[in-house]
Amino acid sequence: MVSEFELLLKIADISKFKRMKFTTIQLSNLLDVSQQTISRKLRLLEDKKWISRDSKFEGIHIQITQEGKTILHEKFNLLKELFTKLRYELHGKISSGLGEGKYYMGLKGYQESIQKALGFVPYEGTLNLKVDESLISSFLFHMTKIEIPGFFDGERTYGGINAYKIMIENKIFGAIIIPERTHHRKNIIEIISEKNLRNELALKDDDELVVKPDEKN
Amino acid sequence: MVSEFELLLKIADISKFKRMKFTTIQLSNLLDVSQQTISRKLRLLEDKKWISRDSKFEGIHIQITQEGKTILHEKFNLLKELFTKLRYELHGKISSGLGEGKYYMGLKGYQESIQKALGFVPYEGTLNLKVDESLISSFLFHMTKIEIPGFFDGERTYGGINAYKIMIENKIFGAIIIPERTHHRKNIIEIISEKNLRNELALKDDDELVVKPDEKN
DNA sequence: ATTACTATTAATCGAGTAT
DNA sequence: TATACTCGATTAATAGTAA
Repeated sequence: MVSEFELLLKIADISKFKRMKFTTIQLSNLLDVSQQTISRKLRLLEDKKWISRDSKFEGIHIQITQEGKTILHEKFNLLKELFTKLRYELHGKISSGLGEGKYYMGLKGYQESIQKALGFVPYEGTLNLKVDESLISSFLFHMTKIEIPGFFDGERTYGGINAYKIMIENKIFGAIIIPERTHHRKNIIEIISEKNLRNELALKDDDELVVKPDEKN
Repeated sequence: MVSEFELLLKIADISKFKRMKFTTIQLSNLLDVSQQTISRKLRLLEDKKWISRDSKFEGIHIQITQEGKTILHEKFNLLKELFTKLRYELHGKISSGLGEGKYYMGLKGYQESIQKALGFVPYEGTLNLKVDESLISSFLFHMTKIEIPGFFDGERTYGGINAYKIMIENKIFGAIIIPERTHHRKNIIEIISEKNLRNELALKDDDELVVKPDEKN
């Protein structure tokens, strides 16, 4: 069985949308169906106006119409969306931080507001993940941003943080945190969790890590 | 009739490759076939190992397998190849200009700087090509911009021109020229060549024309 | 060589319905 | 409610050929 879409795609692949001579036998071999089926299906594609067809004794001159091209382009857009736009996983490599995460997560002010917003008291430290910069925005785009307010401790003010709930390695719940006014390199994200992720997952620098959105928790 | 590929694509589109609950009726409405057909096709997809399927009383939990994802990705690669390679050709229709090209290409100043930059003295006239506006930028993006300086003829200044080397109809070398400060409609590009293209290629208005980048010349 | 018609076989669909 | 089985009707595939 060969669907009309697959036949159209095969023709497009070979002809690159240019007018081109085919034989029904040639296409039947490529798609593993009978010559008769190709003959019939080509007439169906013509009926649908996906191709223009000029049947000769020596073969059939075929050109994909604008309409046929649109059909293919629609599927392309769908697949493009699936495979490039919507990144429901973020892959990265463990990287060493400068100890800043440890300092900030140790502050009562952040601990309390994270507990309130995310439901856990963060381990005093962050896991730094080096990722492809271009992937971060599309990954975060589809997620719910949780705003963790800043605070004043009597001496200085600490800025707000945006958090995104994630599941780390399909095991441990946590969050990506992005300070509102970040001074970080953009290809590094910081991850927090209730637990010490380096220990729990036995991670060392340059290890691969996968995180996924987790809106349930 | 709904092909297995289309069903898989629909599931991917909705679930984004996550495990998700579907009902056969829901999918039958979306794809305009019977509930029974969806039920059967889902079992076929499972047989092919494109999905994993957990049939319950309240619905079917479906997840696309790695194999299913690969099937979709193969089609995606094919389509990507088709629709991105196309950028390396620009199709358009011959259109009548206002004679401005003829005037400018007749000027010694431009003739000399074009000779220097592109290696030929342009025929006194331009060929106007009407193209899909959205295609121009991606076509030009991959090409080398050649800057043709403006000049002062003692009376007025003539602005600079950006040029892109092309091969016209696989036969004649030429260039797309875009004035730095253009007043042209954006869906029309101007083409120059050493020869009179209308005569050489026996062109009349609304004839189709194909140009390709030509960085060699 | 082709394409494509005809007749036959095979696959698919979906209404009814059991679970 | 669901899913999915049975089975008659419909549709698609192909072997054999005509053109």
